[in-house]
Amino acid sequence: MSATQQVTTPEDYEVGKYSIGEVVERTGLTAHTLRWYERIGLMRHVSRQGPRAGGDGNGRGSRRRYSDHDLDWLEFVGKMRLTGMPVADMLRYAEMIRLGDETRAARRELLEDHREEVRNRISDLQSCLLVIDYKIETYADAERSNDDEHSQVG
Amino acid sequence: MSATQQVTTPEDYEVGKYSIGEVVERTGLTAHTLRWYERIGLMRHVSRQGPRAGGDGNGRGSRRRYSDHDLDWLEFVGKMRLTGMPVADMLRYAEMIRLGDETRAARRELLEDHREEVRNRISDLQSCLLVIDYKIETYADAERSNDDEHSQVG
DNA sequence: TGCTTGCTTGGAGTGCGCTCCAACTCCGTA
DNA sequence: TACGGAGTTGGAGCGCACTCCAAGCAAGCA
Repeated sequence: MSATQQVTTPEDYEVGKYSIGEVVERTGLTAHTLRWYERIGLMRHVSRQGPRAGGDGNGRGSRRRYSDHDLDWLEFVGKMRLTGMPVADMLRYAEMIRLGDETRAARRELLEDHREEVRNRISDLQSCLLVIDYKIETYADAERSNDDEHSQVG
Repeated sequence: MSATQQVTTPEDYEVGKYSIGEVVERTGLTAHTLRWYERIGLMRHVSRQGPRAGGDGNGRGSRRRYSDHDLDWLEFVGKMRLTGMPVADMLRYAEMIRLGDETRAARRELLEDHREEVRNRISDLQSCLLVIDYKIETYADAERSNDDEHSQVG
């Protein structure tokens, strides 16, 4: 994919600045998780630098170097995961990006579907919040008037 | 909340009206899940009715009869689970109810803590929503001007 | 030279919340 | 009396998203 480079390259290839440990610090993910993301294909072509770096620097056992680009992607992945997007869907999304422009519409659709889910989730949470509020109010009332509340288990 | 009893008993014991199948229909839970909830202690003393119903109707192999009270509890559990309260916490809560009035304050605290988490969750989701919106907008822009977007995987 | 630290790998293990299985028992209808 | 359907049990299995393990390597330092 590219020749032995220490520094810069054709723009779509960038030897990263960050070791896995630094990425752990910046993202809050564990090194395990970072490697796992790579294994499953959620994050490909993390550049390498190290002892077996013959040819393209991607030999077995060589060390990962994450680029700013990689960090951006991880941040995006993090947001999506935080909103409950399944890893499988992220994978589909990542795959589509790799396939290029033809998948644009599908990617957008995936995001729009997900947005809808997030919106629904928010409104679910808000309605549950009302129930919790009510319940807490019940406890507060009972504390004021040493009375009994309705709930019980059995 | 519910006092609609067909067959009445000493007040804290009520033979339910609903078979497990009916509860499945009403709650959307599976029979597996209902039995599992009972096994783990999230729901105790579901009354029984059946062949081996000697004495208290709770012999092995006899059939469950859920009361309106049980349905109320399941509904509450459902709300809490929907907001992401771990089953373990629900279990603690259920256990505290069993222990009676002395646990009131602790129960209230548990709910208040959970409320806080739900609120945080909602605001997380809302901020992620902005990111998703932005991303979708990027796709929409690109569609308009056939340009390239910043994101890629590797 | 030995020791520590940080990293590498493939594969196995974990925790959660169910979900299913095998083998059985009743009940109602024909 | 036979049969289908709904229910019972303890325990095993599953899918997800990690999380950890064992064994090894390379660099830096005393």
